[in-house]
Amino acid sequence: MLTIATWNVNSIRARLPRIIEWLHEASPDIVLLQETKVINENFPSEEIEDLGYNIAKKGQKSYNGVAILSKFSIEDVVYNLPGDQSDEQARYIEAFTKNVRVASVYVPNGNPTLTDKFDYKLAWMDRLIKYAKEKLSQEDVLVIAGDYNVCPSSLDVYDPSGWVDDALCHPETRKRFRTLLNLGFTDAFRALYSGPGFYSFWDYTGGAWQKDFGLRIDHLLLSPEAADLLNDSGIDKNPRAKEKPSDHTPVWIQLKQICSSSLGT
DNA sequence: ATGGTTGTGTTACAA
Repeated sequence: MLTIATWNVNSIRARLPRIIEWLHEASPDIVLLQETKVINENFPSEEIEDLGYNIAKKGQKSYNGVAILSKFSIEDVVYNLPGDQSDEQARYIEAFTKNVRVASVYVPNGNPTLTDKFDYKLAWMDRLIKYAKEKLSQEDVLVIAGDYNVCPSSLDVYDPSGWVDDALCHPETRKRFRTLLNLGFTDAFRALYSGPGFYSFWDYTGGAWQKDFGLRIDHLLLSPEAADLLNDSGIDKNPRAKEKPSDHTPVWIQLKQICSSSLGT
């Protein structure tokens, strides 16, 4: 079984104790991180490598930043989302590891919706759609996971009417997420668990965690070849309950063994 | 209570 997790850590340096204890406890094979908020030379590589992980990272000062951790060798790294060479924000990294192609994505937040921030979000999602469609034709075991900053439906937010105008719940945002699903991607968690009350993010303000005022905005999207292998998925709420937590908590999947032979053994 | 919290990196901005 191969475990792949995604986690927006909101600064890898501020979160390092939480990350190290979680890697010990959960021992995921592959981890897709977002909001590392650090340039590559200041990334705490040694502490993570000491736990047995290889690292691919795309850093940026203060904002954004994505990374891939893997217990296996990391190959063929892609450091940008194709489609706009003028985009300098570190929101995408992709690599091949343990017979899986994985991408860590940090979709722009997009608030407030009446500004160019929202236009940038929609354009970024359009780029992701175009690229993801091309990748599907390669028929790989492909997992595109991260902080999508998309609450796919009213089931995924504690107060749908209160968030109706927010960039995370906006119809244009949801439309683009649906386009990804309609291309053939599977929202891994939703494939296994229906109904309300499953969240991956709780705002720091207003005691949102204690009241369970959450949103499900961190997702693992699977190509058909990856969906065939899906064994389980879950949201690990433990890290969110600890001291100095990220406002997001890890979401994970388990994939069945990838057989190189169709005969299997 | 016209607010609340966290992180970066200088005191404003992003989430």
